[in-house]
Amino acid sequence: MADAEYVNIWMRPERPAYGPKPAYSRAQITEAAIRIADAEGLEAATMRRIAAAIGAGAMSLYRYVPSRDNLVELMADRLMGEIDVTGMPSGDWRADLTRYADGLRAMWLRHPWIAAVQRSLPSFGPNQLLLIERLMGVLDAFVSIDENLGLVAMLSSYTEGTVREEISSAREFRRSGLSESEWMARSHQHVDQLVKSGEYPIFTKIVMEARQPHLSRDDQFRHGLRRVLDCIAAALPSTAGSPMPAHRDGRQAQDGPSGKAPRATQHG
Amino acid sequence: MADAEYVNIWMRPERPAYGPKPAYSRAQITEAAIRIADAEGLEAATMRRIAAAIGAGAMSLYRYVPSRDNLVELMADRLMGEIDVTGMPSGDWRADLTRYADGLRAMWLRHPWIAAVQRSLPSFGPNQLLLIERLMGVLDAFVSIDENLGLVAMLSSYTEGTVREEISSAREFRRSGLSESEWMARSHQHVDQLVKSGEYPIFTKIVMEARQPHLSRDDQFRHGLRRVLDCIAAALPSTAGSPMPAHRDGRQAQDGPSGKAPRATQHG
DNA sequence: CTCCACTGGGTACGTTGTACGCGGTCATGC
DNA sequence: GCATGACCGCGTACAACGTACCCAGTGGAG
Repeated sequence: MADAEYVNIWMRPERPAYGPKPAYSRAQITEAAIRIADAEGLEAATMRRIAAAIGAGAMSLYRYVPSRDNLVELMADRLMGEIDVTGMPSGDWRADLTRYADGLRAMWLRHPWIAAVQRSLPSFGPNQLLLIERLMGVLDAFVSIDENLGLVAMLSSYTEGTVREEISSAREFRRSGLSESEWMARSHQHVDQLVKSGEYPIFTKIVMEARQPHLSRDDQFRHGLRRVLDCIAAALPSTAGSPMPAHRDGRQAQDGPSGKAPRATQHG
Repeated sequence: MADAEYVNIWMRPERPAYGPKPAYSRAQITEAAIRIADAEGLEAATMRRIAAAIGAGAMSLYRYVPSRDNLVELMADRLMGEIDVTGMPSGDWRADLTRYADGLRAMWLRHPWIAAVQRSLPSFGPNQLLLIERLMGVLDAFVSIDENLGLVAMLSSYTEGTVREEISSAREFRRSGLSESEWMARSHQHVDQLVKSGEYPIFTKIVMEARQPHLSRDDQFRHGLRRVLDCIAAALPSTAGSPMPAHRDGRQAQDGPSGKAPRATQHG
């Protein structure tokens, strides 16, 4: 019944400030869970595994977190803190948004299990809240709040959609447990069958062209990102000129997508 | 060991063409599972529940499907068949892509559990394959295959990202099990606390402006969609003119997002 | 010092996916 | 026509999961 008191995790205090001092903490538990999920996927981060990782009994975790779902929420918000948005808005909205998109993608690639967590909008964690604050601050001076929400959603959706594809193809390959050559052989067998059927000309075109080198994942992402940013530029008033000309391939932001982002504000 | 023979579900034949005739079918099982997932969520579609729904024993399902994960893949592909892309390309790429986006969104809203399934790129099902074929056929004449992939990915990402938000906010509300007024009260308590802290000016702006009426979800989606389509238009050569002027609010495509899409090609 | 809300954690329960093996069925080889 | 053996549906069984419940111990408030 005390559980129903709070609408979400963030409302529930961690420490009741009475009784003996707890031996662990939410942050510690969250960190251990993330480590396991990074190594073996989200479903490997069971309550027992997490508890064992910090040297606790399984049921002890429930003194800190009401349920596993809530722990996953904690983990997801912790991840949001890894996206470096310090110093935004810097005055160069294009650089800011590029840095955000790169940071978001890099974080997802570091923690691919994030794709499996259903985030729930109304339960904003502190890191997510801070991220939104900084991110939406970038365009706040130029457009209405509704327009800002739409533009930021477009940018985030593009980034997440792209990285979801990267993750799932990597996951599929790993899940099979086959050696790379074995997997390729089996896959080619399927693909060849589809190609030979003649019913899928476009699919065939993709496959055929895939056998000669494509752009790297990074370049593909950057190419699409530039398009999205151009689209955002078109929605901005002319007073919001960026130092960088829209259609030129200017220097990239300082944080490459495969570079490690600094552990940003932790908060939880 | 026979399991490892096939790289994915679609390679594995449904019927071994020997022995007694099966009493059920993959399609029947998939349909039952979808019905349960629609009503109570994906996690409610357990093997036992599905089996009971078609009057079978729990273990009988494994004669048709190697694992639950594979069944979920079947379900996801079945859903792709609900998106009506017949007659594409029609010659009006803007209308085609609008119809696709509306259809995709409508399908997600009808089956919100699709958000929880990790789709795996290399294991294309027949419906997904056909969808890609028709969809990418729309721009195939105008751009390279790589450019086409990028543009279609952008459109799909925008649509999925937007509908994911709609779904998760609805889910969060339902999950709490509280009455609407109760939930609003508790939520306001949290929101007010954040607003009063003064640390989140942009969040405050969103909340304040949200109290006066915003655009409907449908209108928000259409507004953003128009922006994405304009962005696509900019990437197309001038020879790819659409009958509809890009920046005017032309008539919408024939299939509204909340209208029910026709059960399209079933295949599986 | 007494009290009791708190602590960590052991045991246990219901539910899950699914491995295994059973007896029955039917296209095929003789 | 009949034996064969691969298939059928499915009951039983098991390991692993999230977590309800209970316990003895602990340490700040009165």
